[in-house]
Amino acid sequence: MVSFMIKARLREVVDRCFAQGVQEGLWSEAAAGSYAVEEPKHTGQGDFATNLAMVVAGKEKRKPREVAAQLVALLDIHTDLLARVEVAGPGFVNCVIQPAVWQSLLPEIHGQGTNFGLSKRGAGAKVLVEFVSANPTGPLSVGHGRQAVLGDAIARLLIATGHAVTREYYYNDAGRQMRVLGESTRARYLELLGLPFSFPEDGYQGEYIREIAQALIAEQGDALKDVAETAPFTKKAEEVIFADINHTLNRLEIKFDNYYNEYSLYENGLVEDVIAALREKGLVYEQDGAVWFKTTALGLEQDRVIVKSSGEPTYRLPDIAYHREKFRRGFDWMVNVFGSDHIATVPDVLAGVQALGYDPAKVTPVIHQFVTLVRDGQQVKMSTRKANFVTVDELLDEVGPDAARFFFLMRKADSQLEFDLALATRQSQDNPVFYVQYAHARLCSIRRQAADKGVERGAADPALLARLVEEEELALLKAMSAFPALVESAALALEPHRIVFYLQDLAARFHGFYNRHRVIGDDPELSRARLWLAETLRLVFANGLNLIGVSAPESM
RNA sequence: GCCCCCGUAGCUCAGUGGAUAGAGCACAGGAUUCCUAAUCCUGGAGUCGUAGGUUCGAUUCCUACCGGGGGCACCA
Repeated sequence: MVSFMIKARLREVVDRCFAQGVQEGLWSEAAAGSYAVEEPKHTGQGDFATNLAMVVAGKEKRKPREVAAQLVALLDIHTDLLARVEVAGPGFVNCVIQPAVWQSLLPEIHGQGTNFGLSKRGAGAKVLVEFVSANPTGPLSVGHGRQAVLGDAIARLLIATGHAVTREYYYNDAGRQMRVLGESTRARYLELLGLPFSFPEDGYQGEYIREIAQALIAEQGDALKDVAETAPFTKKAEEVIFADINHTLNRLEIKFDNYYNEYSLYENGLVEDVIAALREKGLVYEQDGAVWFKTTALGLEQDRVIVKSSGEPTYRLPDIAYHREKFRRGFDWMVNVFGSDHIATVPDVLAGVQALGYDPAKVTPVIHQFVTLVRDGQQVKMSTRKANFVTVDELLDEVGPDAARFFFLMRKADSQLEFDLALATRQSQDNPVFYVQYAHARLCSIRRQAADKGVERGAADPALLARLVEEEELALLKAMSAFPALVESAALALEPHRIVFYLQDLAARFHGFYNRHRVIGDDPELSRARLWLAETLRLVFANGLNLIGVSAPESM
């Protein structure tokens, strides 16, 4: 784990030593800016290492270890920060930080409380995070679930780093898909009434359509049996399905700030307006009765139809209009989360906004790969049109929101995710979400014990904290100090899985410490020092779990 | 055919232009008079898909190929 604050201090010291070496004629300035201070891979190689000597030696054709020895001499006097400095391997200089420096972080972190890990890095930049965006044609599938959790976690991370975040759900309740939905519902309605019916060829076959039809019968009997248009069926289906989607999102505690209706773009003439604007730039032409967007003029492989010969726009056109609105609404950064099956929509939309004079670099797509569900040793195939897909609701029934969120975030978006239902359901040590939550619960238990026994932390005097000298204790301090930089990098990279890995690592360190050392023991001073450690650790777990939307139970 | 993602331990996956590539699961053995054993400790396990290239140094960057997934609509 990177220890950002301390690392920054060390970096300054190394920079000063480098400059001093230049002044004293030990080496030239050639290596300036091209050396690194980083964390070595293996324990026993210090807290941090620098390759400065190797870089200098490379520039000046000298022996790396010889340069390293000179650097060590310069670093050695900084005893306030460094406990030990040594040459290692091909010419690395390994640095061991003073324990007191690590110990001093404890009251600092604890003092920040729930703010520890937060930053103002985003400087209030307006960020739009668009995710889920499922049209109301059926319940959310497991794939949507991954996206919902991913998008929400990204939003949380961005908020934590000082961005002004809007969570947005873009949907369309008009058009062909919805017509088919209405037709499907009517067919089931007629079927349930025992009347002749014809089910649309590409209709929605899920059982939920029957339930909607059943509800219509319960409300209106057979009053709709001679209604030719699909509107009343579509309306009812949309109502029920949207309520269902929102119910599911509520179970995951995901709330959107805004629902943006694609249809409003038509109502306000914004779709037409995009065509006009593109036409003005000579990027639109007619062919075969359709309207084409000349994307080849913008460096893409082929031109695309934006209005079909039937007069209906393709998805690209309103998407471009929608994104132009995002820009017009003044967002500095637009994050679009969607599944890899929609990957093809990206280049055309970006080309569109660029043609309209906006900077496509402000749009960052986060494309997640598919989820495969493993149940009873078998993969469950998913398809929205078929009846046999697993919904997020069913998943939540089985594993609960904490496990669902944690598991969906255990892989980076780029990787396909195998969701092991058996593992997520298991209430045992192999289940990572329990492992991490248990660490928090255990720390709460220690706190309760301390209260029962009347042991109080007292003041965080350096002399008291100096008792924390065990390897496991210093490792925990280092890991905690790395948290803010981790949150920042996870947020800027839009990669919440880093938080999950961090928490698992921190939990492993804590459980290891717990099994080797007692917090509340015979030595009152040591107990108080360790209570400081435990309480601060609990805070980091709570903050970390909160960032990914997983609960931090006080007991389990 | 073209484009995107992935290929790392038996399985699921992290990670990195540099020093001995990691974790969890699975497997084998061990730990509890004591703060929650939902825990911990020990052990084996790898040509980092293959072949070239760039580099002082590549598992990491580039190219080609192989394998898996997704896309290449006047569907979204």
